[in-house]
Amino acid sequence: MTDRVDLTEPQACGQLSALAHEGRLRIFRALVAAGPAGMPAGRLAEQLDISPSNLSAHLAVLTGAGLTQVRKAGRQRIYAADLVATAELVSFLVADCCGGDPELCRSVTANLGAAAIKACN
Amino acid sequence: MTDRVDLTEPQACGQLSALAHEGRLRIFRALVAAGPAGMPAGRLAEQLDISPSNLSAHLAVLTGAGLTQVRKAGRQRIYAADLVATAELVSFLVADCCGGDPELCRSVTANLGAAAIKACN
DNA sequence: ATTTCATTTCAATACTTCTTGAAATATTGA
DNA sequence: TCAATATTTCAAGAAGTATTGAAATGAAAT
Repeated sequence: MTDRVDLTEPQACGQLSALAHEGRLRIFRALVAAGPAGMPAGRLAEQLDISPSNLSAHLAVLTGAGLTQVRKAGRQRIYAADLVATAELVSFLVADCCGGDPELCRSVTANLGAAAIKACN
Repeated sequence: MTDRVDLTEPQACGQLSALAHEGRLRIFRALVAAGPAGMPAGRLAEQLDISPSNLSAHLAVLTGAGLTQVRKAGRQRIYAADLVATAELVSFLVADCCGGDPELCRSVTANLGAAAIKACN
């Protein structure tokens, strides 16, 4: 486990680009739903009706951006969403919000908190 | 104020595409930092060293995606980040995480909460 | 060893999106 | 009305990204 450091702008942009594609967005969300156990590439291809070669390219983009991780199990490769990286991306997006004014900023905290709660229902 | 509804996949994808560009990402974050008061286009162009026509195109993309809002003040147009929309996008990204298992899901909630706090320092 | 299975790699075409500068619009001030 | 300011619109070349199918890799089963 390598030490995590704040995202750079190009890194954050790469992650957003990776998600900015309907196919990859579906892939990522399917992996988020699958949780830490992840899913093998083949099952993703089947479930989302994406050709294996196309899926492979998309998974390479997501993984290269640091949003997903792979592990091998026999002849399959199991992909999982990196939720810590995801939270860091969110943090990057709203960094320094409201110029740091805690009063104005409160609503952002509240909204993000609500988003987190809502996500887990 | 129109009622908000959950994002559709193409809408979320449009918002991510809007952010998936270094120039627009800088613009968006500058607006997040500016808070609800927002900033006139001209000042953004100056501060970020982007040509007016290019900036205008980028702001149109962000606004079209629903991530920023405009209002007119004299001959300037003042843009502001839509932080509620931003929180909804985050919520969409991690929806149904861990298949809804509250135990696994706890870490996501914790990470997002931490991201929100960190953003406001 | 050979076959089968899961996945990736490659190369080419097709498709989108960026950027630029000039011209247009709209608002204010003289 | 005329000039100045703030911003947007437009068109076109330049650059980047997606998709496809065939071939290659690597691991397991026979």
